[in-house]
Amino acid sequence: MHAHAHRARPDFAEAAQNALLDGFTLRELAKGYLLSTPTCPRNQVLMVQSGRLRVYLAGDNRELNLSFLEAGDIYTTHTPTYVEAVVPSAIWLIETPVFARKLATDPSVTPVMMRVMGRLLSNAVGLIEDLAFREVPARLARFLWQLAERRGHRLEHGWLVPLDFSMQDIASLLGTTRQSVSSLINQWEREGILQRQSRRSLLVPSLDALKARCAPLP
Amino acid sequence: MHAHAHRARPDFAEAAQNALLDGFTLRELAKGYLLSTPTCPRNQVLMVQSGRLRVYLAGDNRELNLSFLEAGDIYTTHTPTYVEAVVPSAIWLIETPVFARKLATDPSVTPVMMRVMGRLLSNAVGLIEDLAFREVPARLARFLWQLAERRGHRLEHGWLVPLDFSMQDIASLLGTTRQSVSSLINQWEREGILQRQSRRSLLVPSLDALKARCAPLP
DNA sequence: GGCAAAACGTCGGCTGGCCGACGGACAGTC
DNA sequence: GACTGTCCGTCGGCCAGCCGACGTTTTGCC
Repeated sequence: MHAHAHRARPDFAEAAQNALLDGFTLRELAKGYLLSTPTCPRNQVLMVQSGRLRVYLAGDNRELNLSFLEAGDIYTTHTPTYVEAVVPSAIWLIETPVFARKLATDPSVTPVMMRVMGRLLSNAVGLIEDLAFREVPARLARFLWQLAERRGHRLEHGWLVPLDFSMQDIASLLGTTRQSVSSLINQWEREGILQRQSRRSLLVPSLDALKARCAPLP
Repeated sequence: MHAHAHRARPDFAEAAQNALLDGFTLRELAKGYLLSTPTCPRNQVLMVQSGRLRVYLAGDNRELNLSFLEAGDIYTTHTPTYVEAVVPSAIWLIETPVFARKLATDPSVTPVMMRVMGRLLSNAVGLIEDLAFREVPARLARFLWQLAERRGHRLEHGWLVPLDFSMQDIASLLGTTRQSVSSLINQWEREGILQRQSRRSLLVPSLDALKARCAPLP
């Protein structure tokens, strides 16, 4: 649910059709560049061209990742979050007031924007459900399961799931700690639910085993 | 931040101007009526005319209130939540597809809708921050403080804050339990931070005392 | 008024998971 | 190769706050 807020390529395609990007300017961001913070009031709408952005909240000595944006993803800083480039990235950018004029004159842009915001909302609600109702193991299981569904490749002995997040990344995405994630994954490996291939990929023999651990607290 | 997602009267006024409500139908809801659930896919947009609706998530034997909607508030069921009338209510209702046509033909509606969704998002993000970063006492202090700011009346000896929520309501709004809320409020009363007037209102001598307890963990 | 139902107050046990700490395993870099 | 920084695995102590339980107060309703 969180984790790259979902393949937005359909929007991308549609956007191109509608010449949505008229008025946007292309910007290159260096690794580590902080595009936006909760306090800076410059609202903007952006679409990722390449690279990877991290959207997160920061609290006292703790961070919570809301999502990672990748090529094709659209985001708006309407909401008080940090947005940071975790690798060198290129994005299309527009200031909200300008975009608002665009919306007013060209109604065809509206549905795209509504879908984007709707998705952000669903994401946020999903995260709230996780934090409020689910234990850490269930959150992790759900995360891995969704990752497998979305990015995994079918193999003879199970699903090969690319995992280009560090344990710390995952922990911040789930609102828990590096240690808890690490312990759980290793425990599950001992139980045969998953196997480590390299450090950057997993092999999951059966998705059902994961799915079974997504329940709130049966 | 949560708690009646804030006075939406400006929107209401503007809405009236734009004859926004064309196409909406008025509906009366009995107390306890469940208007929407996460599974039912009928998206709709609504504006509360009178009464009170509760927007909440439900997990295994536990509920989390996202907000209470009152007269003038606008909401959209784009997001997978339950919406229930807690008292007899009257609302203006429209199906999303119909509303979408409206948006397409009348661009002046767009900014209103964007503001509504933006507010929902801010709400959600605020709740996430609460759940992830703040202890229960800080959440409660923040809740009461905001309530006082918004609804309190200045008196000689402090602020009189109407409190038309049960402890259970508040607990669900903050993602904690009835017992924790009860204990905290009574403890604070002993410490002189607040006084019980009736069961339905508080007297807060100094808002600063509350504000001091909103910090994450200093 | 009287009764049932709902809401509130308080206590103690129990536990998920945070936190600090420390050592090992991988990269890059010179 | 040696050197350094980042990441990963694991352990134990500790505590916020959930949960069940039970008595008391308030409210609503006939």
